[in-house]
Amino acid sequence: MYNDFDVLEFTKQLQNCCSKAQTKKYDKNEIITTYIKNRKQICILKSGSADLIRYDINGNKTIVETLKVTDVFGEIFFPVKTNNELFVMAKEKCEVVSFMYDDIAIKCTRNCKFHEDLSNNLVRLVLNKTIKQNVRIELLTKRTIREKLQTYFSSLNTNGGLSRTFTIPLSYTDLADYLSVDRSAMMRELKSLQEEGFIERNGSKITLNY
Amino acid sequence: MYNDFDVLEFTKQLQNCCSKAQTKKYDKNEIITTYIKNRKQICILKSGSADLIRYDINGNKTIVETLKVTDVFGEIFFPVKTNNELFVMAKEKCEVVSFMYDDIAIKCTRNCKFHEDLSNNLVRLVLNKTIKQNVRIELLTKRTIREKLQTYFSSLNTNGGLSRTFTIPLSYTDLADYLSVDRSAMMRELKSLQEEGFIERNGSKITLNY
DNA sequence: TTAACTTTGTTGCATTTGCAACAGTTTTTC
DNA sequence: GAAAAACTGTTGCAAATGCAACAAAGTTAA
Repeated sequence: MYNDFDVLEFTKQLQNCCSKAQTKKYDKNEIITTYIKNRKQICILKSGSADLIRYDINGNKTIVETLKVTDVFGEIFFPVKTNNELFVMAKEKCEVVSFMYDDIAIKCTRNCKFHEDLSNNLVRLVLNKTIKQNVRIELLTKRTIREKLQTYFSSLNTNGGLSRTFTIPLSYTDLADYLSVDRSAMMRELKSLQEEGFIERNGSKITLNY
Repeated sequence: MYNDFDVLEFTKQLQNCCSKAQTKKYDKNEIITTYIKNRKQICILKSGSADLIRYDINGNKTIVETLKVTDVFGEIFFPVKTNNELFVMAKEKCEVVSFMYDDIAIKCTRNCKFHEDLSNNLVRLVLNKTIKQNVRIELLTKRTIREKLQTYFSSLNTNGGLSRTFTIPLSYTDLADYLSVDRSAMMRELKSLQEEGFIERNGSKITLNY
């Protein structure tokens, strides 16, 4: 990824610029945005955490994305026509910066000294998003619940590889909705992984033994 | 999507510009690129079609992306560290334009009259990519083979909704690898969908009855 | 601080899916 | 144009997954 790119710095640029970026605050469980209006909106999570959630016709819930600080979301990333109810819900108090794509893409009429860089930074922002989506796609193409869990755990265990212990940032109920599998089947699989010695588990704390 | 954005026009811009974009031709079954070198390469398919393929440790093949004319791919869209063998293979004769992200992102030292627009066009290119990825993610989060098939079929049936007949642009073997399910299980499900009258099937021609 | 709600952990059972295998058909290659 | 390779269609069986249900633990709100 582009670790040299500072998203929070970018949000400051946005606010100093002619882009009409707005900052709003949300409480826990508040709906930050629904994806129904075909607006070309781009949002950045400045603080807190949130989920992008979909309910299908059968009532199945899917956590499409888990969003944490510096993550990007918005209707612009989704096709116009969609059959599903998509919305972003705050998991705790959140601060969200939002702006319109067109305000950045279209050449600035004022003599805004930031505007020139914005476009480049926007590319980086969206590139980082595609990378995360590809990680998500890899997870979802795994054929078994076991493989999904292992892939998910590996992606959490990124702290240099020294400590193999980490905390799952989701409830197990939500994790099942994120992996797109049945919760009880997932719990069963967690149990097997424990019994076979692949992992140790203490609440939401996981230690990998491989 | 941004239908007002002409990708092929963009490839011409690239070639007229200082960006050092290259065009290469590939034959059927030739490997266009492997994702192992961490290059910041972006490729655009100018003609032909190709698949982005992954093999996991168990030898399972997954078609991560199906690529057709104007589609974009490249190592830049994937995380640096990856455990998987990822490569793009031509399904027929292909022409591919490729360039380096840095050559576009970094300000042009020559007085290149196209360079200014490139950055904006690059945003659109990558935005279109994220939209396609989200469609893919929606497909993969479907819980059953039946739902995956139905979602896939709907996405093919986009010609205004008048004719409900279309041709699957993949072999059934490849379709299973794209939906990330077992081929024989998928064939069984296709048979059920037929028997229950949801679809009609004639080779790779499908007609929806709903 | 009690009541309501949510999450975790578990199980039995039905259904779905994957695996292995093979025959028939189509496509590719030499 | 014959042989090899790939694809389609199918099946029996085993394994994985989903569903429904419930008790216990934990959390939230009045």
